[in-house]
Amino acid sequence: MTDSHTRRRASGRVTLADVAHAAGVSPITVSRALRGERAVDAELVARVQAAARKLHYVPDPAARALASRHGSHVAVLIPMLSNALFVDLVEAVQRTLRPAGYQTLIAVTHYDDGEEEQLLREQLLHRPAGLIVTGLDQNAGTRALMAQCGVPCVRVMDVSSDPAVFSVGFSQANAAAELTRHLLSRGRRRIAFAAAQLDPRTMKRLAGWRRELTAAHLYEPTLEWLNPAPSSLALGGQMFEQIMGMTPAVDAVFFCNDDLAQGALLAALRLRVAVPKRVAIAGFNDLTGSDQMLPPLTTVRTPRGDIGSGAAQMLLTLMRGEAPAARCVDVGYELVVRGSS
Amino acid sequence: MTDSHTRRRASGRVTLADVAHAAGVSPITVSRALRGERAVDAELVARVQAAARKLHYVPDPAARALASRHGSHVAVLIPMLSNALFVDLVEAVQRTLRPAGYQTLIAVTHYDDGEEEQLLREQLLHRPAGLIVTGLDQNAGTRALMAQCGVPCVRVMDVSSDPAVFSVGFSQANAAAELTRHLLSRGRRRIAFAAAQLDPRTMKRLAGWRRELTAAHLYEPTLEWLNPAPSSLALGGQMFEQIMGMTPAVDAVFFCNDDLAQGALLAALRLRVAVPKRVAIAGFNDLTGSDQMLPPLTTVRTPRGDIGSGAAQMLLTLMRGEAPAARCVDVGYELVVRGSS
DNA sequence: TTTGCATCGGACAGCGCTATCCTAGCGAAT
DNA sequence: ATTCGCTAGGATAGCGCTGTCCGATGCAAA
Repeated sequence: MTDSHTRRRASGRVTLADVAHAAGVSPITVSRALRGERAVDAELVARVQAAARKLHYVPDPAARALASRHGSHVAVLIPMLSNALFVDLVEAVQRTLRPAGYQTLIAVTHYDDGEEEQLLREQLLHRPAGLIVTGLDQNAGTRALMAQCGVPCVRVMDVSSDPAVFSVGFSQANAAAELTRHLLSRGRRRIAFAAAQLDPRTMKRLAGWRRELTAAHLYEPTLEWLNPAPSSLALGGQMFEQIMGMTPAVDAVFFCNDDLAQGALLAALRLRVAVPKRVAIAGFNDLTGSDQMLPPLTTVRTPRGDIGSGAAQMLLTLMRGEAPAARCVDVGYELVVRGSS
Repeated sequence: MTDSHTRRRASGRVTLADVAHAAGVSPITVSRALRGERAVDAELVARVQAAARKLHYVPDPAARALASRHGSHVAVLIPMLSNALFVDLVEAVQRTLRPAGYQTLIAVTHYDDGEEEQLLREQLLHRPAGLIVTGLDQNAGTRALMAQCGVPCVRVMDVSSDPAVFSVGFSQANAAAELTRHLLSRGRRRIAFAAAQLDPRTMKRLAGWRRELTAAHLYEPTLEWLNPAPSSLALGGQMFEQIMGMTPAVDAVFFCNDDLAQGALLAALRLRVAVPKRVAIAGFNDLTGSDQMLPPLTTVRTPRGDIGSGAAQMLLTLMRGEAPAARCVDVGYELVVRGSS
């Protein structure tokens, strides 16, 4: 009998050694039985599990992290928490990861490439078991870190054809194109595109819109309204007012997200611009409240919940060391036509 | 020369021992110099810091956690991430804690006492260095955990006179009372109170409203509209329609938060109910968009950013083992009168 | 029977750091 | 001069777990 047994519960904490003693096996066997690592006799596994349950044993994450050289948490890099989109994403990730015993650590990049790299560097020091990163367009430093760190990483919100990356999302460009076609099909001919923040996803939506207008021979540079400021209701209202003031011929405005579009809808009400009669308004993401506007907002519903749980599931597979069914999961999107178009 | 020096960088990681070797001192001295623990000769500290910088040494959080029996992260328990209020709170906490070297771990209770207790239990297994918990009204199990765990804990969003708790917030009841007095001062006499979710903060606002109406001899039970469903724009609209339908004499509605109030404002527009002429509408929190509504929403601005940074600062003090200047910090609130009243 | 090989439990040695005790050195008080 | 305290560096011993090697066992093949 080693002294590890005699000092049982000395610190108030139930350790592997305690369980081992109770089950009459060695600590390493308990470790393996509980983790399902290597082959352990079925009867022993049962005995160990019973002992662990009886003693209320819970493994110490710190000790585990130190010995195995990686933690039991997943770091999630998102641009902004004040965007409801990412809140939904994170919630779904947490709901999937927690039952599997993983903590979720949220890191907010504020749409800043440099801060993203810095945050990733910090996160890697904590040796996460996995990584979920928003988007595909990181800077070189960030990409290098992801490639070299040896931590499984799933990218979200977009789909990549690159066989070296795992991704769960949908085609931002195709979604924007479909919404544009919808507006065209409603007889709109001068469809402006108004965007803020100008992050990579927004620029892909811009590309989708541009593609469709060009195909219809309706593209004009003056239809593009790009503002690098952060999105907000107020900015949407301002941009709408500006667009209507400078190019009165515009008969539809496609805002790159619902925040801007909701602001535009409120501004239209204020300015007594008839929507959709005089001008159609469309948004993107289908955020809370878009269905409550006057008129209700036409938009594209993006399944961020599915993206979150899908990415988390793929990551769980990767963290088990297995290969996922597909490297790239396209969860699609859904055009939601409401009164504003 | 011990072998720890000869195996330098074998694992690719710079360890304390490497720095110790470079600085010509023992590992424990490096540990102390870098942490500012105990007294270390100023010249030695400088030498150690120089060596650490040159080797790009970064301490391993897992080893640190294992040896010191507590992690370098703070767990934050909030009811809901989809409430912008808590997003602002968490952002402020992170902004304060990250420069101090602490990670922020967000746990979402979904306004569920049992889940809160469960989450806290899980979090404590990870031995956080500190705790930030929303509200004062936890269940017995949660309170017992907080009391026994030995981890410093700051409560946020409300103020407590209990000398045993640390709190940063403001008086929910007083804020609601002030808003109610404002409506009374505008000549409103039948002021309804409409609430959803019915969490403790909401109930305190209810109490503040009730106190003022009672004092003015205007209180009537039929003015209370309480709905346990989660808050949303849509629910606000429904409740508003219901209130106006059932009690047409109502000349003001105080919604327990801005989500509901915004929904009500949109519903009023839809139903062509004149605001504030026919009925005044007020909310709580001053969320994004409330100033963009038609008419702009009268509300109470709650300084959740200040609460977040204040709580984080207090927690930093506590984690250093010092006593904070005050156990309870009241950051106040601000009545924001806009067009809806 | 002997060899080979797969199966499964255990001993051992850390992972990288810090709590704890110890000791040398020094000035002040007796 | 002796004792006492105090300061500041170091040796030691883990924190609780897992990676790695080792050896015992059983069964198939030679």
